[in-house]
This record gives sequence, structure tokens and C-alpha cells, in this order.
Amino acid sequence: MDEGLTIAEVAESTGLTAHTLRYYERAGLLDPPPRGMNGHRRYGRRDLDRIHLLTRLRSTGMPIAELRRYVELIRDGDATAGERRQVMIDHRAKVEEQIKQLTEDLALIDYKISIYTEVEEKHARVLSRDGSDEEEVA
Amino acid sequence: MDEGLTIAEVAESTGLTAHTLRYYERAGLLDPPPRGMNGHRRYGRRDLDRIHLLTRLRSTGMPIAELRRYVELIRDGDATAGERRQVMIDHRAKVEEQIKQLTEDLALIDYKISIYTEVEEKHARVLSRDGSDEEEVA
DNA sequence: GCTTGACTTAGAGCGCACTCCAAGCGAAAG
DNA sequence: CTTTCGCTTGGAGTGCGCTCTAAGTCAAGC
Repeated sequence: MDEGLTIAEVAESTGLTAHTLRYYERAGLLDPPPRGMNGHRRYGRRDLDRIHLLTRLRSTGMPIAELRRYVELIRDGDATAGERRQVMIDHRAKVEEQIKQLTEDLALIDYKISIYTEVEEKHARVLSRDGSDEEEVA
Repeated sequence: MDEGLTIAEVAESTGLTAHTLRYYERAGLLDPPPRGMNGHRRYGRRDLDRIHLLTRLRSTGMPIAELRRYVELIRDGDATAGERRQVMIDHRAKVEEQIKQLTEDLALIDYKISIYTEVEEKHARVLSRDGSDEEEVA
């Protein structure tokens, strides 16, 4: 029957490249999937779920090494649920901190936009009045 | 009078290292500051403001190359205020997208935490029914 | 039978952002 | 005077996360 998706299909549907999928496998983030009779990888639902989780954790800044550690806990079964939960709780705090920081940075960017809007207007006035202009900090 | 902060003081107060400050200067992100009679850099208020802005933009994911472009606009004076404003507006959208994505990821993390909490509880029940209590529940 | 195309592997290479090294200099302390 | 300290420089090195290359296998289509 030879079920499952090819590496190209998984790449397409996850946004990762085939190269990256093989790299994740080598790095211990993905279990080696079964192969078709041609020796090609065949990914199943489990693999896709794992890849999805990995990409989300990566995009929140979790490094490969910690993902590997987490995946090893998964392989050790239910007994490590507590540890995995702790990994997630710790990571959650980091993500919240990122959001907090980004929100502050957004305010700074808005401030900058407002300053530039002002400067632009002043500049336009100065130009139309044919006067001289000033300097600016940053 | 030799005013201003030394590179070590600026490093201390900004969280960057002296190495990174020199690197930013080489990379065109910081204007070469004036030197004291010993040839050492002397940073002023302007420099600190710029460094602060740079670190905030860096932490929101703006690459060095784009920061350099932005700094060049600053050097070109008020006439580029519109362009700088546009840089900020474009970047703002990216930061908002990051926050949106992180918020979604936070929900996934919370979901994972809830699953692990469940698994843990089930596991604990199984263990207590067994009478074997060698597992710790952190 | 030959070509094409998607896959396989081990291993090399790359881009980014630092991060550090080696050698040297001027001022101050011992 | 000599050592120590904080800085100076050009340039080399590092760590991370991919990203790509080269050479090979296999199945299908012309």
C-alpha cells in the first residue's frame, strides 16, 4: 500500500524544505520515518503533527538543542509528561516575555512614526516658506 | 573637558559589549564618536539614543543591513523623514505580525501544557493503583 | 535503452551577528 | 623603570541553523 506523504509533499505543506526535514531527522528532532519500496521516506500523521509543533516552537525561539531534549522526553514515554510540561511552562514564560518586549517596541516604533510625520510636515512648511531647517537626533 | 562615556560605560548601560559597539560602528550603524586625548572613544547623549533605538529595532528582528540603510537616511537629513517613516511603518507591520504569531503559539503551548497535565494525572492514578510510587511528580 | 525526475547519502558551505585574538599604546600605580 | 589597565586596531574565529553539492539509485516515459 505504501501510505504517507513524500518529503516533497511534507515540505510543501509545512513550509520547511526537504533539506531541512532531513536535517531535523539527523538532528534528532524527527524519528526516521518508514520508507517506501524505493527507499524514499514516507511521512504519516504523527510526523506531520510533530513537524508542526517543532516549527511553532522554533518560531518562538526555542533552539534546536532544546527541541532535541524535548523530543527525547517524548521518546521516553508517559513517565516524562511532567518534565515535558515543565519545558512548556518555562518556554511559555519566555514567549510571554517576548510578546511583552515586542509590544513595548511597537510603542517606540509608533513614537518614531509620529515624530517623522511631524518632521515631514515641518519640512514641507519650511520648503514652501523657503526657510532653513534644523537637525534631528535619531 | 573630555566629556562623554567610555566604551565600557556604554556597554554597561546598554547591555551590548564593547566588541559589539565597535562592530556596529564598523558596520555603519554608529557614527564614529569623538575621541579623548588618549584616543579613546567618547560617547554622548546622541550616541546613546541611537544605540537604544538600534537595540530595540534589532530585538524586533530588523537585520543589520536594514539598520544601516535606515542610519544612512538619518545622515541624509530631514529630507528623508518620509522614507524613514515608511521604514518604520513597514517594520511596524512585521512586529505586529510577530506578536500575532507568538500569541497563537502561546495558545498551542497552553494546549500542550493542559495535555501534559492530564497525562500526568492519569499516570499518577495508574501508579497509585499499582502501589509502585517511585516516580516523582514535579 | 536512454533520459528524466524525484529521491537517497555524506559531507561541505553559507549568512548572519557577533565574538574574540594578537599586538600595541598611553597613563597611572608600585 | 616596569607592570597593569583600559583602551586601540585589523582581522580571524565561532555558533547557529540551515542550505547546498556531488554522486548515486530507482521507476517511469519516450
